Amino acid sequence: MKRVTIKDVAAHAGVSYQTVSRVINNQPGVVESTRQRIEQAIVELNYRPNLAARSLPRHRSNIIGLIVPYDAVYLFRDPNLLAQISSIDAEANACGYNLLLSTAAGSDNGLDAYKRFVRNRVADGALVVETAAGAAGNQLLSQNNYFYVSLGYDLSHTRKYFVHADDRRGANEATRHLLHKGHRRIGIINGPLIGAVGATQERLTGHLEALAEANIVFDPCLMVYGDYTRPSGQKATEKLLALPDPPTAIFAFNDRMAMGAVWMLKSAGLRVPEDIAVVGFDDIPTAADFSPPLTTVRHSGVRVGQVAAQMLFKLIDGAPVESPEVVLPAELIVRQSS
Amino acid sequence: MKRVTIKDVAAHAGVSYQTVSRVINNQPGVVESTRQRIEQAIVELNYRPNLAARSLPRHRSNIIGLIVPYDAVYLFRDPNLLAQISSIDAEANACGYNLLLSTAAGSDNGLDAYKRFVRNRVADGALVVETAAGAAGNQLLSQNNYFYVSLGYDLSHTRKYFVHADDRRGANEATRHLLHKGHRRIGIINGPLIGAVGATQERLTGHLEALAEANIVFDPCLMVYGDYTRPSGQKATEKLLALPDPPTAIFAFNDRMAMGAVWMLKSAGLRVPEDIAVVGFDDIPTAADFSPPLTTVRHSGVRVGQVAAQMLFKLIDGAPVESPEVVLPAELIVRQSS
DNA sequence: CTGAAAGCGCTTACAG
DNA sequence: CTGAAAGCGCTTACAG
Repeated sequence: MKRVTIKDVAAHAGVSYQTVSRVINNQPGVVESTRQRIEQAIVELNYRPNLAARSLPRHRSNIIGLIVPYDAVYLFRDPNLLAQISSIDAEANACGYNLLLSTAAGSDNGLDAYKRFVRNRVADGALVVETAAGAAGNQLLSQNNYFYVSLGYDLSHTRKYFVHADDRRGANEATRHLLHKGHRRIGIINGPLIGAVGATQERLTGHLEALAEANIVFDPCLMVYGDYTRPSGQKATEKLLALPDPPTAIFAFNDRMAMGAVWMLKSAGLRVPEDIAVVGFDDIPTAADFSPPLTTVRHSGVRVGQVAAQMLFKLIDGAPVESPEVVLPAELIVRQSS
Repeated sequence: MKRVTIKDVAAHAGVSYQTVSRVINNQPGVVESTRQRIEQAIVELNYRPNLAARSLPRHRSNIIGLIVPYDAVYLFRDPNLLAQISSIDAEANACGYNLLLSTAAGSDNGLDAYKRFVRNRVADGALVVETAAGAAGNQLLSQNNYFYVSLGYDLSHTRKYFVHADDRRGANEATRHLLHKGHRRIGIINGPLIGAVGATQERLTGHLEALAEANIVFDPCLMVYGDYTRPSGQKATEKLLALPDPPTAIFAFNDRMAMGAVWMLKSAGLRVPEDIAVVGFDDIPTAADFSPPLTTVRHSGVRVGQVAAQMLFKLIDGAPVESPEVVLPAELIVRQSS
């Protein structure tokens, strides 16, 4: 299994290997006929550049890390995160980067994803999914002189680079919409209490601000917790319905829990939105086709991934980054569930 | 941002850099006192080996590819795949490998995941999620002299390395169980028709074989299709119930669709298993807690990932691999839904 | 426009 | 037990 190198290509094309290097790197100053001969030799020999060999003199591997500080089995809980990962992968490919996946698989400690990443010097930088493990993790990245951009909020107050949707504003608008419809008791289905992330904190803040603006005192009994899954939304709704003074509207902090809420309400014989309104968050693809079509807050995980990746590539290139924190729009989409 | 290299460590410890190399690689023949001085220097300087520099003389990058020939947003459809990925990641880490993720994000062509992977020479081998794109993809891998192990079936008949559960036997047992309970009309909720994978084909084969053994003619009307999601299981069940002669049992080819089936049956006023039995496949964590607890077929995605990863590492090391195809057990778990 | 030289940060025999 | 040499497959100035 012989390796074909730049020198084999050069010999085959009858040029020096430096000229081959120029062609591979699309550098000017190679006469067209020579370039074509070399390109043909590359195809004929099925030559593929050795990334390690390129990395060494370049001080650049064109590999970026994707740090997910939890076990991969939990990825499916969050379609929005999957959208981010997908767009990161697409963006990386379009810009000539490879993606190194670093999760905390097999460990219950999110910090392990970071430790594994820094163990070897291999990537030019990292995109990190912001979690509670982020504080220590980001410190590790900084100590090892990595560029990194977080998908999420500045939970660890490192004042580095962050990209996220405007969760606060989105939740604020959703709540104002419900208030406008006359609702005064709004049940909240929050994300998990443990391992709370910036997004849900901000959504709650946006909700509370809207209540305060309307001079409504927040009733803590109206807030229950799910784990982003549909069944958890059902259970949470069960709790809200069991309240002495149940809410007339439910605002779930993601769409899947909102869908679970609708199912539970239906099976309790309640009509949505006539008897009780439901609003979700995320605008996942199935939200519009749901019965009833779900009122929700649209924001783009795809865009977050793109912007974060572009930011990281700029940092690696030493190009200027306008703002260290990018807040992407979130927009209320009113449908029939409210 | 200065890079600290093996030479810096050597200077700091007062030895030649070759000796540092020996310590990093845990080679014998370094006196204990020297080793300790070097290890301390490594810590003090926060030295991290440069993977590209190691790869070059070793002809080994300690990076393996994980080729997922579709968009990452679809990953969440399959918890079992996530379990595989998680265990691959854990195994890779335990064995000193890094994971390079290659998906077809941003493209509707699964082959792109392979093309991206082979574009540069960077990994020592690959683990590939077997799909319909596999035939051309595997050819690409072979042409480029990569070792690879498929998670799934030999759909492209390349007679290479494959690891999967015994889907046929699992489905066979599940069907025999239902037949034993007296069911003669068994509805099948299959995976998607388009992009069918070996696993569901094999499950169907196992089912058909069990029917044949019992001299029951398969009624094609009894087979409907879902997309592995819970809602799709509900819709599929609706179709089965609308049949002139509806089934007395439903066998869904994964648990989430089986759960959707149970919900639909309940909301149609039917009791499970008294009026109609339901059997799933996979034994996902929530299957046991479901109401009623779900009869299903247990197999281990974690084990598939582990075995496939170990197999790849052996191939890379040039170690002998006992069998090119490993079939892992699938076991019927009888609970209350049947 | 093309080639010869030096070097990236390591590892691997080979001396001593 | 430790050091000096050569080389992995490229890139990047520097000559010509």
